[in-house]
Amino acid sequence: MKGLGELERSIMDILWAQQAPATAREVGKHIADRDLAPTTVMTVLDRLTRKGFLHRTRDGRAWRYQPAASRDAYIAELMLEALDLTGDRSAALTRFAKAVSGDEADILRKALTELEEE
Amino acid sequence: MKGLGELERSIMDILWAQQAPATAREVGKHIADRDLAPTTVMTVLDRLTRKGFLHRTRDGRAWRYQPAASRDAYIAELMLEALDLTGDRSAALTRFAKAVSGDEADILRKALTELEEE
DNA sequence: CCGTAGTACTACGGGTCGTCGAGCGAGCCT
DNA sequence: AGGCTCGCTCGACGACCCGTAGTACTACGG
Repeated sequence: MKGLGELERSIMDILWAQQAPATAREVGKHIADRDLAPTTVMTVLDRLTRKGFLHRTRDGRAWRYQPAASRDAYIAELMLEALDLTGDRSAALTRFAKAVSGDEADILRKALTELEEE
Repeated sequence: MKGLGELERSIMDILWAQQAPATAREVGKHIADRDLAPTTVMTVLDRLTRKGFLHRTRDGRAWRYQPAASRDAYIAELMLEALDLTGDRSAALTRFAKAVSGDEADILRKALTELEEE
């Protein structure tokens, strides 16, 4: 899949936090603190689209961008990708399970239990 | 932490598969198929050391390299890092749990159960 | 004293990412 | 109609990472 850069991720975060598709200008508003040129935002939006992380639809002259997948799906994908790097998935998974915090272990247990019941 | 490149990972794989610390020459033997210059191997070994993935100790004129951490620990770390990228760890974890295969879910359950018993 | 093994240092070329500028087309105001 | 503004597309540059390797120095074996 490939990881994202720092700015790319910030922008994805904005889109993920948004309920509706946003224009470049709107995205720019949300990172006004970084004082970027408008074209910078557009370029990144464009690259993200090209990489398949965003979909876009026309809205007058402008594009409206929206995430192609949920953040959770993206994160889960990254985690699976990390897991693919090892020869011994079982060992890595065990290690991972033992590395998460107690609360998170509970969350995992719950999800796995639900999975079993279906 | 930072991810590794393709060759860097191959070399880490070799060191991880090794029980004892190895020299650059020995590592080179294990990737003879790639036909790399000896200095290439040394350079990568050097970079990995600088990045903290390897430790090295003298052996005569040569260095002996060994992984600073186990592969499992590395993978688990990568997975946790991915998890850190989200605001909603719980949702991402749930998603992840439901994305792994059945066998892997079993492995996770087992690890989590053991964790509980301790 | 010479060859060889092994090191350190430097470097180049390709790829990605942050960052923009220049230029272009479509409307809108007057 | 003429110009202004908005948003887009394209191309680019500098930094940094990684694969790859050459060169130059050093220390031991014969």
